[in-house]
Amino acid sequence: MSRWPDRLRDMTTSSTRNASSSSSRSGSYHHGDLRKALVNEAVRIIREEGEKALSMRKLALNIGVSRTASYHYFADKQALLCAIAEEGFRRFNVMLSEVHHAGQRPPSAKSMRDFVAGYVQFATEQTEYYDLMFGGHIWESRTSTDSLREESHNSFRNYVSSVRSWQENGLISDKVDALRFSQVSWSTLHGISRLIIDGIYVDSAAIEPICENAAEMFWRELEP
Amino acid sequence: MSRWPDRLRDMTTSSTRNASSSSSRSGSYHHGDLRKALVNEAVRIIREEGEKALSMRKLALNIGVSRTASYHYFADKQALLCAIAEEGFRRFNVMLSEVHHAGQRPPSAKSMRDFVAGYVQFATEQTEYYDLMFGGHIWESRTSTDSLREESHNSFRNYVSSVRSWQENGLISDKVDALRFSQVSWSTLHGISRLIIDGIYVDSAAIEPICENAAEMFWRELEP
DNA sequence: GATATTGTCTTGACACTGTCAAAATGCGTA
DNA sequence: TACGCATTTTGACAGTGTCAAGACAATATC
Repeated sequence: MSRWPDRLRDMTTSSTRNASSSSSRSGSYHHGDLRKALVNEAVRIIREEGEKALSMRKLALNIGVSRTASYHYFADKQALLCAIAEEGFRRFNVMLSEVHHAGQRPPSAKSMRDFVAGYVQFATEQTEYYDLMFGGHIWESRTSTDSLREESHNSFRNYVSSVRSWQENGLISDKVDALRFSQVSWSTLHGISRLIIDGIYVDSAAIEPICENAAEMFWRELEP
Repeated sequence: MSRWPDRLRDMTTSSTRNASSSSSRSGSYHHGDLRKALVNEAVRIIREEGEKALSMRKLALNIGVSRTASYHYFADKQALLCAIAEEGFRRFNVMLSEVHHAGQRPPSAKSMRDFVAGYVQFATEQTEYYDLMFGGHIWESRTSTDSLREESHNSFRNYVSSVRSWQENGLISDKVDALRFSQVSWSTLHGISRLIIDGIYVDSAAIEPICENAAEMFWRELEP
């Protein structure tokens, strides 16, 4: 049924405790953990109603707090979105390292196919996060938090070192420059993901073969 | 200085005649060609101030016409954006066929490198159009015009047939499926473009080698 | 326990946005 | 001249992000 290995499923479930409906501490003036509640509800809105449907006012009102309460935790809407993106990168890194550790040692061709599948699955199933993580809004130089930049650089660094390890194990020709290879292949994954997410590649039956072809084209040389 | 062949430069200059400053027909009530003026000014705003800075009101007021005048030509903001995207695809197709016809016959490896360069150049220099052409907003099923869909399908069809011709000339192995190859390589170009546009790949000196590596990785087999 | 300080949230306000409905204006034609 | 039509305007409504002041609660200090 599903295109994806089961291992990669269900990163969707929220990781928060019972936390903080608007009446949790029964009528207390202060909200239990407003910051977390804001992020959670924002993610929920984006996932279920689309990013466009997220407004600071509706968000606050949904939680049961007044219009501008959020501004005590986030300087502006952008800052909220950055926080979500950061959380996205954290989940993304978790997924990557799971894929990495679940593969056989030494890494095989399957490791790389799993990576492709994992990436595209994350992008297309956790769109709430992926859109923000790689959306342009957040990357205009000074709007993005330092911690966000760091978390994202980690992602890419990890990937480059994966590539190096594939190279050391003879899965990728060691003639190619690891950095360039990483940039180009990452671009491919990002491109596939975006074209699917944005509804340009619509035939969902084609997704799997596209992914397989991508893996094959990049790592063709490994099959003799 | 520039990364790009001169042939590909200067598609930026507007293709409209002297047309229609707000006082062109000296005080006439009707605007000469409001529809065109709207599109032009919208493109200008997006290019110079960013898509976010485009509002229907400011747009109309800039042109010297009142807030809602635009709604006589465009059902809503979305429709305006679709019109721009469509124009973008038209320019894009022109660029593609220029690249195609400028190459040697029969097509060589250089043809393909030119295609990569042309694509990424278009995307990064005519961002006003590219963002709309491949932005998600426009592709949610019923917001996109039929003519837009057609113009865009043309682009892709042309590309697939380029790939086929490269295949016939032995530039690409004829073992690979032309459609899949097109989808994946298009994804790569789109991915590279987006990562540059969105400011994630920031080192502009790296762009050229990235493009070259992309071309090389996809069409590796042609060099013996 | 009373008081001051700080962190948290609310109210009011402003300048914007997209878009609808109805009215006004100009132009070509009968 | 008057009619009809395409074009543009005015008025209005609901919604947005965000700032500045104030109101309230919890905590620290005396």
